[in-house]
Amino acid sequence: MVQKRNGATPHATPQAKKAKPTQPLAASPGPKRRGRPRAYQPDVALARALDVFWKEGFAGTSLDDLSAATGMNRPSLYGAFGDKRELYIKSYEAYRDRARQRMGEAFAADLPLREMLERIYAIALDMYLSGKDGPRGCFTVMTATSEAVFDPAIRDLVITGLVETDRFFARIFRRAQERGELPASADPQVLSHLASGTLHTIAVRARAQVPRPELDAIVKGALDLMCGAKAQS
Amino acid sequence: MVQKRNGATPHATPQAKKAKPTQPLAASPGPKRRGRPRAYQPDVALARALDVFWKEGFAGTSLDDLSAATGMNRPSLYGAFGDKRELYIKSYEAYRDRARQRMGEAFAADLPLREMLERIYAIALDMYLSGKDGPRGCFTVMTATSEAVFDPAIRDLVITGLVETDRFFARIFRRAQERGELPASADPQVLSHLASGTLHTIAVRARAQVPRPELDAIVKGALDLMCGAKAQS
DNA sequence: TGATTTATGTACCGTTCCGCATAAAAGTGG
DNA sequence: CCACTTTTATGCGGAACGGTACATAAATCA
Repeated sequence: MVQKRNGATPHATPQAKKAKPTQPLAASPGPKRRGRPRAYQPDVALARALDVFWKEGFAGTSLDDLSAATGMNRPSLYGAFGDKRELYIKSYEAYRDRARQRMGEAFAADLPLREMLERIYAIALDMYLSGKDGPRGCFTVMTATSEAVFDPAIRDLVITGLVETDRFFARIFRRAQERGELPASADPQVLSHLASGTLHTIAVRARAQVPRPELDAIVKGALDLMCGAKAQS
Repeated sequence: MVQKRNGATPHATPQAKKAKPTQPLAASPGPKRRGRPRAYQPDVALARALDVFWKEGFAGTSLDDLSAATGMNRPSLYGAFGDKRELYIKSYEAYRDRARQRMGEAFAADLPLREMLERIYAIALDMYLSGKDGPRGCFTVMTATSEAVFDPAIRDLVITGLVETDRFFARIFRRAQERGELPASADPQVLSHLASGTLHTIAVRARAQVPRPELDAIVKGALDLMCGAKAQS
């Protein structure tokens, strides 16, 4: 019951054979690859795989599911991404990349604290509630509550994601504090944990299909606390 | 990939045949049941099953796992609790019962707000971090992030659990407010969501094996915010 | 004692699972 | 046109899965 998980995979990574013969960057269309061309685009296939994992979880997803979603058959999947676990890890990294990028854009917009946080939670809820068949929640939270217990590598990824989010919020609060938008007595770290916790609770509730207005209300209440409840009402 | 889940089970519940012939209450040793006596105690077997589900999740738990954990073989399991899904539901209810009881005891102690909350989070962390092989987090959060998406009945259970916790915290804050421990401007509902959110975030982090001191620090920061940061430092 | 009732233990069913072996296909390079 | 390389396609193999049939065991009732 425990040893069925492969914490450290004995899998001889299938891409390791070709050292670096072609394509140092992704999707360079020019230089004429040698053999039969791929029938898929690695990045879109990975996005499809992420969709399935995100919805069904690792244990709930079969290779046939992934095969159907990506349009690739199992050997191609294996050749492109390695085994199921490696594909899951790559999917998670793709998820984090996407989230990081969207949150980075919001941060760069450099708005006043309250608007900034409103935008961030709007983006988060947008991700959590998206998916053509029902809301999916937060992939980091899902991974934490499932595979993170057994697999040290995945656990490290999850922790990295969690602290990255904490630090992101802390930076926002620190910046706001420097601008005088927050009292000097406020603790950016405590506020960042509150902000992350709000993210987690709406992710969990979204997954249980709590309707969006309720989630918005939770966010609004948290924002009132974080921003000092002044103005806006 | 979707229809493999059984939202409404066509399972003809195996206990339905005996209307209510014996044992209206649990474990009444006296009244002489008819056939071969059970080799297990239903409540302890259920607790063992909960342990496995809690750690491994629904999809990650096999009937062999459950059989090994409970000491019952599959037919006995089936006869006692129904199929895997029904056993999961019964396990979840057992979990909620246990949590409700422990939290109820804390509530009855009727302490000042801060001590009350400290005790509640101590109980929660105690549950989240328990388990002989690693922390397990919150079973409600785990169920929300996995089975709640597919199975309406399980989803309803999860939502019931979530709002029950929200209301529990709201009652605590309302009581504190009536006693003057909180300013009249405080919103018990907003605070209750913050309290639940803190529960969720430490559950997620516990599952990722964040060490207890960090979790304690997060709780302390949240308590400072909830209780107005006065005193205690 | 023998019939009946209930639970257990074994072993199996059909399905699904993951991974891979092997052959066909589709390109490039000579 | 023929090697060579890389990907796709088919499908197999062994294991694990959830669930159940069937025979056995252990108790009560008559």
